[in-house]
Amino acid sequence: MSVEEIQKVARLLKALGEFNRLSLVYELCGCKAPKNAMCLCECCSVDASGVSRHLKVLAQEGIVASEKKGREITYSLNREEIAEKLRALADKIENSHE
Amino acid sequence: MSVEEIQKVARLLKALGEFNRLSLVYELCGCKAPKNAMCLCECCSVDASGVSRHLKVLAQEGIVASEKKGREITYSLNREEIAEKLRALADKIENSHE
DNA sequence: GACATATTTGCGCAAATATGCAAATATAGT
DNA sequence: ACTATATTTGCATATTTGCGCAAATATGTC
Repeated sequence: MSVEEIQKVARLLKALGEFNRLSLVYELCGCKAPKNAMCLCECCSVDASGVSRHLKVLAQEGIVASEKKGREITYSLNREEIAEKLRALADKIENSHE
Repeated sequence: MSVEEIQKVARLLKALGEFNRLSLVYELCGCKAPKNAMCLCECCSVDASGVSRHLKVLAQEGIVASEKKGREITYSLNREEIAEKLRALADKIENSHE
């Protein structure tokens, strides 16, 4: 496993491993329709600027997708991609002992 | 999902989401026999005290198990537990939209 | 007991991070 | 053009975190 690959996985896990960000992910998790930041702000103990920054981190790691709709931006989870990456890690951890 | 549950998952992901700690996990991943900290030190760009601290974090989150053997302590991955938690998260992310 | 090896811990430091507030920006509606 | 709403960004700050070094601790060997 290359350093770059490890760094990539570490960045994903770090992005998910912060309480307020993970709260945002769980919030998005439960809803079918995308939500905007104001709405997400309520599930999370930070103000709008904080939510904006957290969503930026999540977007950079490909955890959420954003779509601009007029003056608001709606966010949704990239469910399959994240699930796949987490399962790949789970498989590696469980099955890599030769 | 309760705050405590989210915090618990966040702590697990945070523990895994640091480059040197994840490197240790991958190193342990590939070997069947448990390794001690001195040995693990080589795969990781930190000194023994750093490895000790990282292993402590991993142990606190139940990621590694330790066994004291004389003056050395050997570490091994709790493979099934971690894999199960990661898959549970993957399932939730993938399937929780009602 | 003296010494070597393995690990932990205290300390200080530098970098990263999360946060709130206020200002800036963008855009919709009037 | 003015106003309201949504989001981002700059700044300051407080906290956390990772790190190395040296000292302390634990244990095996002679």
